[in-house]
Amino acid sequence: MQIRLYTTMDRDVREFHPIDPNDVRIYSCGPTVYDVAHIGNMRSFLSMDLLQRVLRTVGGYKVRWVMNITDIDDKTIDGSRVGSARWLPAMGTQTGDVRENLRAFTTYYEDVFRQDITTLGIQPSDFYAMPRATDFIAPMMDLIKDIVAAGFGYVSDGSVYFNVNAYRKHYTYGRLFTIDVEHFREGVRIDADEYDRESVSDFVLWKGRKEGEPSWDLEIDGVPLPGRPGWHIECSAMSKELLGLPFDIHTGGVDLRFPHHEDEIAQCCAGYHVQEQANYWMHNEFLEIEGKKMSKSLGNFFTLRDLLDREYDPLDIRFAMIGSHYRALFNFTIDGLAASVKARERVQDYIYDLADVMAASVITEHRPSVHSLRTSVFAELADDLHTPKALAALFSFMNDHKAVTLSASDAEIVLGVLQELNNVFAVWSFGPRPAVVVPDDVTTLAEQRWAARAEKNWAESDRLRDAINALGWSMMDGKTSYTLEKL
RNA sequence: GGUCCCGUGGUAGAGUGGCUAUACAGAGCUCUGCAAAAGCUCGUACAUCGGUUCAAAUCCGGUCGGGACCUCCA
Repeated sequence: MQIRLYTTMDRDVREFHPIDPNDVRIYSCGPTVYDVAHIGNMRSFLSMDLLQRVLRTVGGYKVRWVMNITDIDDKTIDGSRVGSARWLPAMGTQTGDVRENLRAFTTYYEDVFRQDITTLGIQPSDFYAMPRATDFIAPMMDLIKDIVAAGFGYVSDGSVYFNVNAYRKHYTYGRLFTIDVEHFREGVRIDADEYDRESVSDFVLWKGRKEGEPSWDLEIDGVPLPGRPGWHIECSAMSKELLGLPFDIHTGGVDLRFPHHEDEIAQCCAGYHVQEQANYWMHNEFLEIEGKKMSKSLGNFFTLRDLLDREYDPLDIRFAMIGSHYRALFNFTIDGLAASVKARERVQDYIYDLADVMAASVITEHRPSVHSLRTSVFAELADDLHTPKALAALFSFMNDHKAVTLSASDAEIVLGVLQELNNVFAVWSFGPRPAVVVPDDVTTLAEQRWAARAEKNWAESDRLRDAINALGWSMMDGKTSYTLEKL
């Protein structure tokens, strides 16, 4: 099915046409591993997962998905510093080698990150690579040298900067974001470090070494420049190394449009001499909590682990987040999560019911409309990953095609589509209905109640039901048998 | 200061000129000893003011309110 995607480059939805249909290349800006990622980060990664799953399942493409791990920046350096309060015993013992310390610190949080996204149903096997920035220092150095050699970079006080004004004479700077370079607002936070730039619009490619910080030995025109990479350079270099330029889709949070992605493009154009780094640029909106921006000061700052501690099923969190459109602000609320639990469960029950119907349906009439499910739901996913509409289509179908009204073969058809759909949503189970393990005391009470009912002893029957409820179970009477369900 | 986005039913959230979104919650009915589950049915929403139009939640303008970004926050 033809996929349509919104690209920030055009501020519009466009048909997606890959450079090579057998190798759709996606680069996603991943986490900076300085701490446990919060659920806002998680939404971002789930949006990217949704994209690649839709491309595979609905588009029928083969996908090469790269997500970087940023393991060198101010925060990771600070956290790994000798004597850092953020150093945990699980990270091992600090050594005199600051680069080793950095690696131990970031490896710890990288592992946490991998566990978290796996918990949320993102499959590690779907990644082609998750490169760490510090493993690609050499290509970054080469790119920086090429940018300087091309006349778009300069050395100043031990650091290397990108010359935006020189770049703007040959290229457009501000393709993803309308930038008024001439009038950067006074008073907004400017790079905290006191580096010497020629112009406030310039950005750093390579930061000169500071005492006690990890560094690598760059040399330009015979001048040694020990230091470490700037923020933007890693994505330019790694995307080129692992995917080649241009590739198909670049993704990240809305906040990365500028400056990060804009600068990535500038670096690629200036140093690799390409016209485009990527053909489509997709940015997911932020998440807020109970209608407020998530922040530590408001006390509404959650990690995935915080929610799991409250005994929420990670698949419900996945379903809630994936069920909203990635380009709309997502209001994460506890009530909303509870609604998601119910909605997901309803589909799950439908799936179990279909399996039952397949085994024992007495209906023989074929309903041609069962074939509409795949078309209607997939069409919505193909339209810029419109999961809210896809789910609406699914529920509408379920309302019109109750499991008990289907023939065995129709149930099989529907079940097949749902299974395929689950390649995108990945929140439902297609195995047998899980057996309910009922504690003995509950079973005993249930048997007693069933006997009381047979004798039409309603008072005793109601008393026993209350007793069962008190143990956290609910008893439902059928015609010939009863079922027990945990409350 | 600049650039841009958004205000829809109890809640979340689609819809960009005329046709039931959908989900959760809620109400009624059927079924049931009573329930539960299930099935059926239901709500008549679109910040506000004005304009365009046969027709506006949808287009245009004003007002009010909220939000994002503007050099390392996904």
